[in-house]
Amino acid sequence: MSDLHFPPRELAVMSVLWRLGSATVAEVREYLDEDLAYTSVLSALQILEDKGYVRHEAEGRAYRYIPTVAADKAGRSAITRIKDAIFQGSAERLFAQLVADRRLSREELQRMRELLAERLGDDDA
Amino acid sequence: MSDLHFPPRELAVMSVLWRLGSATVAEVREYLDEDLAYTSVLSALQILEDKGYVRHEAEGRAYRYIPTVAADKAGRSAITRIKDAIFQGSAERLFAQLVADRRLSREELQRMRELLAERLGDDDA
DNA sequence: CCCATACTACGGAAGAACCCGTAGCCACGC
DNA sequence: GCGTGGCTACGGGTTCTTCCGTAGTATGGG
Repeated sequence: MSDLHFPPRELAVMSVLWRLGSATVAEVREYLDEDLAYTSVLSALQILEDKGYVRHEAEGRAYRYIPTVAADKAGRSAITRIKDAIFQGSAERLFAQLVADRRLSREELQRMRELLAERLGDDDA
Repeated sequence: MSDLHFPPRELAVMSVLWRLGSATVAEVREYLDEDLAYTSVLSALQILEDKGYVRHEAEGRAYRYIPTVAADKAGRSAITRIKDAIFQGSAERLFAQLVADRRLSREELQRMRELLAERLGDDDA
């Protein structure tokens, strides 16, 4: 299906848009970790627009950029890619690495357990 | 820490190496989905070697390429990247997308549950 | 000894990604 | 009406990625 692969910088920009819902060039720039020239950020957005991943609307004198791809959809695509390429198709191995992170709180883990329980429950529909 | 980002083609090549443990140029070529010229695959491997992600040993007249980065380590890095950039740091949301895949077998889900149980159990060390 | 075959090294073309300077536009304040 | 500040468009340089042709090297068969 849809391939959705974002090179590093474009991913960083998309990340800001997903976080904020939408943003102007200045806002994206402000939220990026590295600080780039205004025009660098603009270029990235224009390229993303060209690829069809964002669109823009006029807002006063500036443009407001809006993602046209949902984060979840991009996420699904990314997960599939690393599951297949890195973990040889094993969701289980991917999951093992995910929960290996020591910084996960007990609460997060418990919510995952619940999600899993639901998923196991309504499976036989 | 270690950034580990592989562009599409290089990822595909690494994927083969991870799967086979090690491989010659011809073997990598054979296992790749798209069929590329021999020298294209060689280039990819040389670039990966240049970046330090693989090394090679002589094997008869050919070279055998060996990953110097473990799949799990690359996987961890990739997971962190998409968790942060796409799911805004939420392992939970990532997990939700992971298990949303309808093709997951009941067995896989159950093994995940076990993993999670262990992880919740030995947490209070 | 010589040739075919199976490799690697090298180089480079073409496109993508990244980065930014400069020019131009436009609205607002004075 | 004029300048200034904020914004976009445009263009170009550099590096990275992808792809492969050609040349060179070595090995084994005849």
